[in-house]
Amino acid sequence: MVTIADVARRAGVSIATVSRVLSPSSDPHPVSASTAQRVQAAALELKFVPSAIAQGLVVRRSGLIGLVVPDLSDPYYPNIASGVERTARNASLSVLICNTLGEEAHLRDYLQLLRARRVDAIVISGGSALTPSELDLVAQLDAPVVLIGRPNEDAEARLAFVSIDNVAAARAVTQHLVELGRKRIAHLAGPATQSTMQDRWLGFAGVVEEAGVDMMLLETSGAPEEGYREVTEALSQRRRRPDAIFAATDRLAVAAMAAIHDARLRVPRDVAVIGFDDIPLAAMLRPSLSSVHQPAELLGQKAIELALKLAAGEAVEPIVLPAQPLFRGSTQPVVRGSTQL
Amino acid sequence: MVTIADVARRAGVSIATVSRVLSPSSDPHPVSASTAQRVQAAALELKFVPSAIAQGLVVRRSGLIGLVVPDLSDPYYPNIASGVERTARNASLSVLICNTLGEEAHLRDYLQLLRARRVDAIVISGGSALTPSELDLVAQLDAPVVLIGRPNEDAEARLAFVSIDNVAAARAVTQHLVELGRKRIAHLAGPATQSTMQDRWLGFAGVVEEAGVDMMLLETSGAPEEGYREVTEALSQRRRRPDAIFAATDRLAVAAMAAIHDARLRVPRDVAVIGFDDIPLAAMLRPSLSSVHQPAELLGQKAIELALKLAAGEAVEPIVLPAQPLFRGSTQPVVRGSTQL
DNA sequence: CTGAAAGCGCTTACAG
DNA sequence: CTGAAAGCGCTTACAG
Repeated sequence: MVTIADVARRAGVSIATVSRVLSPSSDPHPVSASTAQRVQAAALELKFVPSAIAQGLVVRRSGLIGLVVPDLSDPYYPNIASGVERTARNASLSVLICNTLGEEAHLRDYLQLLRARRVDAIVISGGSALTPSELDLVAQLDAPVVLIGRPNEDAEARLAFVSIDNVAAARAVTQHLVELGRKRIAHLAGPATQSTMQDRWLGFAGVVEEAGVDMMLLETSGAPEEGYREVTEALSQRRRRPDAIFAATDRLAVAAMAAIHDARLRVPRDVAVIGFDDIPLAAMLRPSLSSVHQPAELLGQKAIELALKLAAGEAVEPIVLPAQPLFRGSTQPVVRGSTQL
Repeated sequence: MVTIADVARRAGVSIATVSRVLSPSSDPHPVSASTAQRVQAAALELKFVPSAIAQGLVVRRSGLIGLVVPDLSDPYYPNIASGVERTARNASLSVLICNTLGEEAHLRDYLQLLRARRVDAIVISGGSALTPSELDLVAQLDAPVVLIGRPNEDAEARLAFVSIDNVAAARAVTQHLVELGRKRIAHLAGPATQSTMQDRWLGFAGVVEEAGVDMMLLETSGAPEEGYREVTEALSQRRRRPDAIFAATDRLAVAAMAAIHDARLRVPRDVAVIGFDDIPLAAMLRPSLSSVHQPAELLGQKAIELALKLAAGEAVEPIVLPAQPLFRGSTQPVVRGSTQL
């Protein structure tokens, strides 16, 4: 591998000069134009690119961001990762991916690894899914940390986070179901350990109560198969069958639609369905799936912005972004003679 | 930040000893048990974790893998990323994520960045989508490179890759459609610039020709909206309407199902549909979507394994894995009186 | 404008 | 078994 010394020799200058030309600091050191040119030429000929490792050692910044995700294969996270990645790149930072699979042991290992790599900041998506003991681990980090998703309980006060307003969004979609004239609305919930899921439930319950319509709570761990079972079960109770379902995630909503279909019922005629997340395929389903659009890219972007502020020693406030309800075919008003998308 | 010198002082030993205890090399240097214990204790008290940056500089390995993906939000890639990540972690490697969005300029920037970081190897998923000039960039890398997806043309001979057998899988699913008695089968193709997509077309065309059934080729860039338009158009031609569609990806298959639905036709009765990739939601769609299961995690794993061999100076052969057709509701034989899932 | 030199935090022959 | 010292490839005061 070619080093700065090779370039210096070739250009007939010191390595200090090569460094000044090729890696100008924020307060650039003057170099004569002709020297600079010779250095550039030499670097090009030798295809020299300075070692980020050596640079990192002396400037004491790795230029690395650690991105912790619970599960890359969950369609919700890649969009966040994408926003994080894009924003990080614009700030000349690289993203190290850490897939924890929801395991505390993995999280622990990864945090250790990120410490070893001296990452400039850590972004944890799925922040609302962290258990108290996981939050402890996170709070003890010396690197700046930003969560995506509001953490549970008192950790909220200590940790920086960006989140959407889950309560407000849940209220909006539930209101929509009420306005559709639905009389018995079920919430197909995700894991209650997550503040995100709690908030969706809270928004739902509030509106349902105010409107005085019947409600059902179908609890799941978030797995589609479980959602399918719960909905199937609920639909089998003839007398107390829900006529609308607000699913806490689009994956659960898709499972709900499958269960409804298999029960020989129709969406939205017999049961209206609305999800949450607006996964890419939502609009292509039939009926197209009503959902709440999460500004996933923006969440990722804001997370990095907060992280950079923290790294710069600034104080930050949590950021709460609005989420956009999107009403599609699965909650279309049923009009006699009309067709459903 | 606490350094090795702090630990050495605390434990009353030299930094060399600390290093030997905390970061034993493959050929471990002997250290007395009591000394080792003192060092461990000191490290624990000080919460010392050795700098991977400093280590990287001296051992001249970064412990980093660059993972290049065209688009994280495409549901096909996260599973690959997940396999890469898991396998890399087991080999004590960290994964740097590079989202190119299919842009050559981004690829160029990222490859430069990965050189700067002295990554131990580079895995490029979407290898079949690389243009000739992109392949040139890749071929000039000095780091070991493994593509996921067979590269086009002559680059195949020069670059290591892992891939599934697209031709065989496409043959299998097309054969299935023929055996269903379908008489006019359309292929909803992805971008023809990708060898993957070419292979799926090749497998399809071969079987269709042998069977002597009618075929149609619907070309797209891979975007679902385009697939929707193409299928809608094809279905509107009453006389030449396809009664089966083999979509090159599940995203296109979902778009096809939407188009069929909107044309007031039924899947699989009027038009059978089969996709490719077996995205997580495929089994939850109604009808459930027949597809080809890609061993995405395994592809990621094999890619890292190849990369490690290359990094160790070994010669490697391309790996071609079988892909598993999964026949579900969308290609179920239509029997009088039976119901469709 | 240029360079010699110290130093970032480690590993690893080398010597004992 | 232990340590002193060189060196990995850079940046950046410091001196000129």
